[in-house]
Amino acid sequence: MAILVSNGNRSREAIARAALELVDREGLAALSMRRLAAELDMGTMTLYGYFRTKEDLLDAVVDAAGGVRQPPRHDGPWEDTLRAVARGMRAGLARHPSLIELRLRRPIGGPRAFRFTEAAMAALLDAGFDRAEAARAFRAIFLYVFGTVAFNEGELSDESRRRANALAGALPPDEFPLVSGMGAEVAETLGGDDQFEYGLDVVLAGIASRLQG
Amino acid sequence: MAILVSNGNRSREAIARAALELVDREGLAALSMRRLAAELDMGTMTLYGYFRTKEDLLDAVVDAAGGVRQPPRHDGPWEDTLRAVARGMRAGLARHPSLIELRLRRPIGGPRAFRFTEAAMAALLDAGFDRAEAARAFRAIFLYVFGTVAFNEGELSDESRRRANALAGALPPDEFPLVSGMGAEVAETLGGDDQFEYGLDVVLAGIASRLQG
DNA sequence: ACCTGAACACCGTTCAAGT
DNA sequence: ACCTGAACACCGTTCAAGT
Repeated sequence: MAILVSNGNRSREAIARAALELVDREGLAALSMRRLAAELDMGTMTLYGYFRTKEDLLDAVVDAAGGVRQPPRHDGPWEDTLRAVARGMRAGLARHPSLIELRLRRPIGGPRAFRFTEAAMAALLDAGFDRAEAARAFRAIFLYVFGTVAFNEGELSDESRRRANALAGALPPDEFPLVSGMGAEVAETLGGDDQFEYGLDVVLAGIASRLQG
Repeated sequence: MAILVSNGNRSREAIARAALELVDREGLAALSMRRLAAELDMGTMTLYGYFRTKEDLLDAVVDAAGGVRQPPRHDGPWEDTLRAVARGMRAGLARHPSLIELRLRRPIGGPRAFRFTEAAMAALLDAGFDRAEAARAFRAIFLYVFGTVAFNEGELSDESRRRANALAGALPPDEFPLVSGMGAEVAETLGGDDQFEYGLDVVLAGIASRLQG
């Protein structure tokens, strides 16, 4: 058991998993080479035998987080597939919220990310879009989902409702005649499943409208 | 002149402007309290007379970047106003690309940000949406724009086209029958005005579809 | 009132040395 | 082959002291 642990500790994958766990537990700021090494009971410099730089480690952490999720198979209406793809990407991203910051500077990601793209392409080509537009439509969905996870809260808290209300209420009504009275409505858009589903409906309806237009 | 400079140097606004300039010049990572103080010819600790913490300084930097841009007035078709709002927000964000990272953990921003919201609300209420849906519709646009700026490149480079092509081409065709042959189409979606305008059209068409549905 | 150096508890990484 | 401590050049911030 001691042997298993001390061996199982020492591979790129195992170290990346430990780093991911640390990030989930204490946030991205808590992940330092020194701290991670201490947590794994090794000298700091030992990490550099597995990862050339911290950036290299971060790549591996993002990869480790990509993990397990299966994208949907495409059968049935194309909108259903795209809806499932979008929800699946959101759920996958939401499992490790701190990592969204890391994904900012990693425009594409590993092969696993492409499985969602593949499922979406099957649906969109099936719906009758040409390849250029299928790619653009999927990217629009992708950007909406990533934007949601990056800038919205997963669940709305009473705290954030209160803050949004206070902020809107404090605006001068002559300059902001509409928003200053809409704190409650604005607050409801700052996170949660309902806002996500509303925006997803909008994007999918917009894509659908291009089939008849 | 020397007096003007040494006084003009020393206010929250002036310091925030200098910090913003440093960030634009060398990126967010270059902004440290010590470095900024050196650049302003003051002791590091002098900065703490103006900002309680670095986080406080960063808030002021985001604020300083909000700066000058005027949102559109609403007259004419509501879609035109929303299109102008979206383009205006994108242009404003694109002026200081490094700051998008900072905006992640600042869900709402100062009063200036609300001027875009106000213009959008005027258009959406005029179009016939109720207040709850007007707020949701604007948030969907907002998330699309922020997602675009955060995850897409402003302009597509040949370099990124090459990389996307290589990545897609390297996928096993049996597992990725569609995407592995779509490197060129995927590459075109990774940035640029055309992709932005495509997605914006989609979102606006989706919102419009809810008026008749 | 306004400014600041020294010190503390951290970073990532190079280099040379240990087994 | 694999591991690692010391050292270097950085951080943000507290504290006590300077004018």
